[in-house]
Amino acid sequence: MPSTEQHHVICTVDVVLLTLLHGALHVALLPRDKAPFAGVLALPGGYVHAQEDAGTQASAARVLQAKAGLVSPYLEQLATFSGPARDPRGWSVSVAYCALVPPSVLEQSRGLQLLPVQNVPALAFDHADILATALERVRSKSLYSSLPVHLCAQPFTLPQLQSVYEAVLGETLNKVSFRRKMEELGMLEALPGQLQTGAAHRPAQLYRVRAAFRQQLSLSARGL
Amino acid sequence: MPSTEQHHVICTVDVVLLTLLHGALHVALLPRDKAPFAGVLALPGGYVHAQEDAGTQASAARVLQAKAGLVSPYLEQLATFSGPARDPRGWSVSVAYCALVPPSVLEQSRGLQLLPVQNVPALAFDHADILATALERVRSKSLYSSLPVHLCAQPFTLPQLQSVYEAVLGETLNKVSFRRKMEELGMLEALPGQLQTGAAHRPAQLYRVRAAFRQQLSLSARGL
DNA sequence: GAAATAGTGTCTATAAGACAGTATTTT
DNA sequence: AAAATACTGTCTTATAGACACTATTTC
Repeated sequence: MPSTEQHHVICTVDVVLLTLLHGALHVALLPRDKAPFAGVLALPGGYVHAQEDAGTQASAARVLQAKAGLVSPYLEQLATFSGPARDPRGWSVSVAYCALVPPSVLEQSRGLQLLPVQNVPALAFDHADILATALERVRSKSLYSSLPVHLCAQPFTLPQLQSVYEAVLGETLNKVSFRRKMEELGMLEALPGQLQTGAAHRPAQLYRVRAAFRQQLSLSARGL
Repeated sequence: MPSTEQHHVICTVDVVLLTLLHGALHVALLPRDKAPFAGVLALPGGYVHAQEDAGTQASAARVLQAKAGLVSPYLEQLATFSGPARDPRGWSVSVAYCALVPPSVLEQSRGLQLLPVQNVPALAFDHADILATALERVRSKSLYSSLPVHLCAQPFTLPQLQSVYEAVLGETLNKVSFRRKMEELGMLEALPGQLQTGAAHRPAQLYRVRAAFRQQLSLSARGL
């Protein structure tokens, strides 16, 4: 019964790969190299390989490695998009993932186009919907979690981290409250004696994410 | 290429159907009527029907109607579960949905077993994982949204709604704060002159959900 | 020392919770 | 009238934000 035509479904993954450049969120896109939508920009994606993938998360990681040449430490399932019309080849399911990386990780990537999320042209398939869902998720999670730390190359200073939050949320934050919250989240540790020098002002303390929080978010009960 | 064996994936949906009975969350389960896992309790689920379904959300609604004989006003995508081992028939993807209904909706259902979520036996496939994910999602969303109203038959009183929140969250809530929050969410409207009478005490005002919030949650910036 | 930004102390404003009082029903 | 619970007023406590002050660097 699973092999009857009635149940045949195209099964793919797509990855919304986000980073922060010049204070603005950018998404990584690739021009498609074949039909459908040949030449049109699309999210990195591909078929699930039932022979080799341990799950769709593994498919997404494999696709990122194959198409962008990178490994994203943070890769989270976003949502699943489906229907008869989203892919002209037939009824399809795409499990979408969201990856957040600091800009440094993208340096080894090849062929990716990084476009500011406010200014993305028409995309293949329903990738504009997938991108919109990812942005909404990232912004809403940034209101009460440590998610934006994944956009920051380590080590970083608190002012740097605050400006990352501000870029993602699109609003300025209160410095005292921000520092209180970061303290309270308990996921950062100061690197003793390591300061960011070189600027014409008091140097800032450098921090890194504690090991226990590298794979998992820290959530705040009350936001920020 | 999509039809090569390499890409063949079994595509299903499963629904975590939750309701509140005797002050405790219960999940609706069905004994499987054929292999694999014949006779074992499982979430209502089934194949995606590419010929008839407009998307996996429609598949989930169709499965609920077919297997439980009901239409759930609230049906939200939960997450997608996948891998080579979760279904003995082969590499599979299941898009899981979460439905919340008041107990009254389940009266017309046939054959469903409603079990308290703290006391569920071994389930077929990876349905225990799916259920755990659903419970975590429902509890976390209940902290800052109007989600639990879907468990309440309308119209309801504020003390009834508060006890629904308390049952889902597993903690008692401050009455004054709860009422302030419900006021602030702006999703309820009092039914003028309609009070819940019959009890040996002051009757409570009856409320219903405003039309604008029947399909969509109301979110609070600061929780509760 | 001037400029710039880091970091902190403290006051104010807002939101959450505690508590007690009043209101309205049944028995 | 007693009991029970609905509802509300108000005080206290906790949290968030504003603001100003000190600290430390480069030029």
